[in-house]
Amino acid sequence: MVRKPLSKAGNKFLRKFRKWPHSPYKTSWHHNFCENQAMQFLKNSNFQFQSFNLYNKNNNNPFLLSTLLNSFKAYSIDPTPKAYFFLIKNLTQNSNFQDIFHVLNHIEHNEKFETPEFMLMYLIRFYGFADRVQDAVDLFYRIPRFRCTPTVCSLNLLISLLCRNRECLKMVPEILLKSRRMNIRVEESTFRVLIKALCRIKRVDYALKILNFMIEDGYGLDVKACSLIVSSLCEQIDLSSVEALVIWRDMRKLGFCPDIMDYTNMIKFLVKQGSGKDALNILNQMKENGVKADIVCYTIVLSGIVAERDYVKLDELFDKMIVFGLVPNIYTYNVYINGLCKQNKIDEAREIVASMEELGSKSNVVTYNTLLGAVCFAGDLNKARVLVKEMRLKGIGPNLHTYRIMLDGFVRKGEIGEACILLEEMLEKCFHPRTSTFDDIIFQMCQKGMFTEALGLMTKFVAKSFAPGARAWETLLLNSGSELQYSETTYDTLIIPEITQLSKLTES
DNA sequence: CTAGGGTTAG
Repeated sequence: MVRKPLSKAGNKFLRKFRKWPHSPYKTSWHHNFCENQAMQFLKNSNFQFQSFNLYNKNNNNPFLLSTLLNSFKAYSIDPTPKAYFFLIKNLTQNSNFQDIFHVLNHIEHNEKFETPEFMLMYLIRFYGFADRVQDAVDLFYRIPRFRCTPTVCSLNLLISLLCRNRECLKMVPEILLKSRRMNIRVEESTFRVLIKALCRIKRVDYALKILNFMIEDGYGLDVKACSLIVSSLCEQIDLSSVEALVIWRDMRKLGFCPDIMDYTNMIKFLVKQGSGKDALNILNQMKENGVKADIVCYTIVLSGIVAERDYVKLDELFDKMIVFGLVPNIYTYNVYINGLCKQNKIDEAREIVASMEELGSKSNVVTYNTLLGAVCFAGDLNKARVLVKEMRLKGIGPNLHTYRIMLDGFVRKGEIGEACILLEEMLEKCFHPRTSTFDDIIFQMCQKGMFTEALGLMTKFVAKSFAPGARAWETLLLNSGSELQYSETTYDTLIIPEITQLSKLTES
């Protein structure tokens, strides 16, 4: 059989008989190879650039840009977006705004590739964090000029950057309008970004409005946005528990099914506002809706009930919780112990400590601070001393609160000697007493004729940048009349740090 | 896959 020459069969696409054979330079592996080589070259010269800080202004391009162009030219391929991204990342690391500007212009006017959106987003984010919000906004509007179709990703990014600052937030409406003209489809995520920002600047009312707009626009209820709103409740300063409950009820009416975290956040807010009863209601609501309350929820509600001093309900709920099979942990016990201490049932509280430790929950510094607070309040310093010894035996280190509680206990009873020993210890640990306590100590010392000691104490504390209150200064001044020999020199050392602090304030 | 979230403070 005579084989027809393939060339005449006309399969021009087989390499052997192609009219114009593939240039070996046009295959993709070769292109990749060249790109890698060019990139390597660029990276090496970047190293040079950084070590010698060369700035070769050929054809008006910054050094790195001209290196990029040259190295790609040397391999006869067009610079890739990847190469530019490498360049941009480098320039942002050195905050080289000038060169970034050049590179962007170059990409816009001299390149033809479609710039990947993530590259521009990287720069928008960079501008945002460098407090160059206007640059970020300008770049956003300029995205299409880089032959890139902006998506909601860029929009969300820009908005979240603007939302970091109250002033910039005002630009958001205009950007939303203009983004429509840029054919960006706003989506749920955009609203969520806005809601988050509004919650952060404590405008839940606006956040709720947006939530409602979303529903009107047919987006359906955004569960995440609801959670966001609930979780931000605790940060709202002037929101009453009544208002929060209305918001909660409205969202539930819209079909919001809270999860355990939403319930916990809501309960936390109510307890913080001092409405333990409402918190308990939410806990019950939770059960009705088939969400199992866990030990954390119970602990918060219990602490709310303690705050309301409803000790009958406290015992009731604690028992109920045990019946439900929940195991109290140290947090729960601390709340319960606090409840007992508030009723001055200190012995009972100590029994609880013993039994909880038998059950494997070790007491901690909070437990002891609670107990110490109670015994100091009752004025039983001996019991306080016993407790401190106990703490040491158990290896529980005192914290700032421990010292403050003890100090207040001693000062209330006029035990200035022991108070001073504590103060010394605090000074070593850089713990500051409450101003009023400190002033009280100075006052009591002066009354007992311990003027010199008081002055010494004051000097030591001021040196550790502690600021005594007006009362301490006043007391010292009033008592200094008979002891003028101290005042000249010692007051200088006392007052000078104060003055330098003041001048620092006026400078800034 | 599950943790997260929680306690005192004159």
